[in-house]
Amino acid sequence: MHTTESIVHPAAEELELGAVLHALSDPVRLQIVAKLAQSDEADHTCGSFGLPVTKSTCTHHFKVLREAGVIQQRPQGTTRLNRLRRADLDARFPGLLDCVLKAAEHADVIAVDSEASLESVVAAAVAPGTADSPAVA
Amino acid sequence: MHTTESIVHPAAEELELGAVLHALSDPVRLQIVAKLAQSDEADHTCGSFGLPVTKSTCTHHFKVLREAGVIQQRPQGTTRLNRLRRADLDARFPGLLDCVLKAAEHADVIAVDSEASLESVVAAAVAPGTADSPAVA
DNA sequence: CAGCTTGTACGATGATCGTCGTACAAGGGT
DNA sequence: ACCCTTGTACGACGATCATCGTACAAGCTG
Repeated sequence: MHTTESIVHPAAEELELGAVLHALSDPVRLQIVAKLAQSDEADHTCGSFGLPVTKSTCTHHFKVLREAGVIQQRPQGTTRLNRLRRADLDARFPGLLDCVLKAAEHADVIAVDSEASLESVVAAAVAPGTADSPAVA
Repeated sequence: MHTTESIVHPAAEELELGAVLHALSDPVRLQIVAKLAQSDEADHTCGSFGLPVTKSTCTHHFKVLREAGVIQQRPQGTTRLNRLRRADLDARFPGLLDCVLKAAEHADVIAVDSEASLESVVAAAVAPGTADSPAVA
């Protein structure tokens, strides 16, 4: 893409609690983080989440997560590989990520998530070639 | 006050993660929660925090915390006694409150807090009888 | 009772947020 | 070379938010 340098990430010691909590308080972003945490180590492209929003909104949410220091983005080809900054988060806010994730599992995030990805799979099967559209459209 | 019944509180099982995270993502509210957690068991009136905002804003923040299920409010005389719903929070989101509070200590909340209360003390000493005014006014 | 204190209710206002559409850039296929 | 896929940038729109001022209610206390 056309960002002159690499992508801006906050330093590990500069992570702000308020920003992280705010980033995690949105259902879509929580969904992203949950999925990212499910299979750690592996890299996920932005499009590999079955998010019920458009590309623009997707970019926005990933930006919020990145600028809060929750995720790390690394460009590769036309895509961006996303990874959870688990070590940095654990160092600065010990235990926070884990209990938020555990709380998210107990609650609704995973349910919504599996629903969404199921729907997106169906949609892809019905209309192959439609890469966009907010899950149900 | 003129609320017909007692004050509305969400049930312990109905606490929503998003709402709690959002409630905790504001610096003023985090300050409230931090102070409330410092001396648990004791009740704090809304005015006993050295908050850098007006009464109206104060009411608003306490309402947000209450409706998110973070605090419990009990009317007594002309005031309201606030208490942290630690048990309910711990039951629904185990560990969350503790690590947020610990992270808040490490960060800035306590510093801002002591500063603010210091200022309010000075202000009170200089102009006794001025109960309102956002810390510096 | 009159006044003071504590907090609520009800706008109003400016800022931020989540969402979208359109246009565009960059890289990988054929 | 051409398109297609992936993602960004920018502008717009409605909703929510944090803040405030003013007015008022409820309970103490002189």
